[in-house]
Amino acid sequence: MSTPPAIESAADVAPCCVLGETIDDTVAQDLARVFKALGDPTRVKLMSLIAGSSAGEMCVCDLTEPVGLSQPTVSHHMKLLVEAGLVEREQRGRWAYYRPTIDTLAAAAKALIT
Amino acid sequence: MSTPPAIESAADVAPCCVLGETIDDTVAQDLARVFKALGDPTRVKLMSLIAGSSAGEMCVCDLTEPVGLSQPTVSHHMKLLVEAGLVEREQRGRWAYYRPTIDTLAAAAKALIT
DNA sequence: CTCACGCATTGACATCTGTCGATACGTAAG
DNA sequence: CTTACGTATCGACAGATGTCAATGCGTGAG
Repeated sequence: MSTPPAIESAADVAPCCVLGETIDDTVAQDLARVFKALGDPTRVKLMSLIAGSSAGEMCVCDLTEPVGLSQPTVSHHMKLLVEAGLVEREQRGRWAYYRPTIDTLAAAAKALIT
Repeated sequence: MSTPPAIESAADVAPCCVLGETIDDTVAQDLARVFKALGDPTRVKLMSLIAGSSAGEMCVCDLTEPVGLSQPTVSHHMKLLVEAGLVEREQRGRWAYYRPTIDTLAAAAKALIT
């Protein structure tokens, strides 16, 4: 490694705050799951469609046509968004409605930029 | 499709706003690139390390040990973060310093939750 | 100039991911 | 009960991704 010039030395002393300390593995994985869920153009479109819908929620049947993909594929993407905590699923009759979980993305972003 | 009961009809009339309209493919790809760059636990750790460093910037030599990966791998991850616009690279002497681009993540998040 | 050092690129490999068709499941309608 | 419909799951497959060892490229030190 051979540390570059200037500032260093703040590694061994362990000061009051945790500056420079590695983030916890579990936390990193959780954050990565949220961002990874939005790391695909299709899922970005799906989130945008749901969040921008007048009713604030949409069913799969209305999502397949805008993204131009098959129903199983859309269902798969929605499952990932649910698992990431970015949307909530509610079964109403024969239809499954998806509604965005507002705070998840903002919280994840804040966790990084502090 | 066979639209579920209740609300619909807002599709053909094309009202004043673009509610329910599909996001542009290029925009979706750009947003996905930013989120995808943070869709890996290692890159989340790297961002956290850099953003949380006391100097506000770090070189590769100080990043390999905290994440426990080889130098080429870390270099590869940093390249992805740069391409996503999440960090900026500056070569100073023999060292390459990386500094977070503050607004990128916040802007991407805002583009979705509106 | 020559050497040592920090970093990036390349090639290779195992794994993960996005997509589809086929099929199974649950619910409302008849 | 039987049928039709919306959705989820399964199996398969091409392509993308994370990782490393080996190597190449600049830059500062001698």
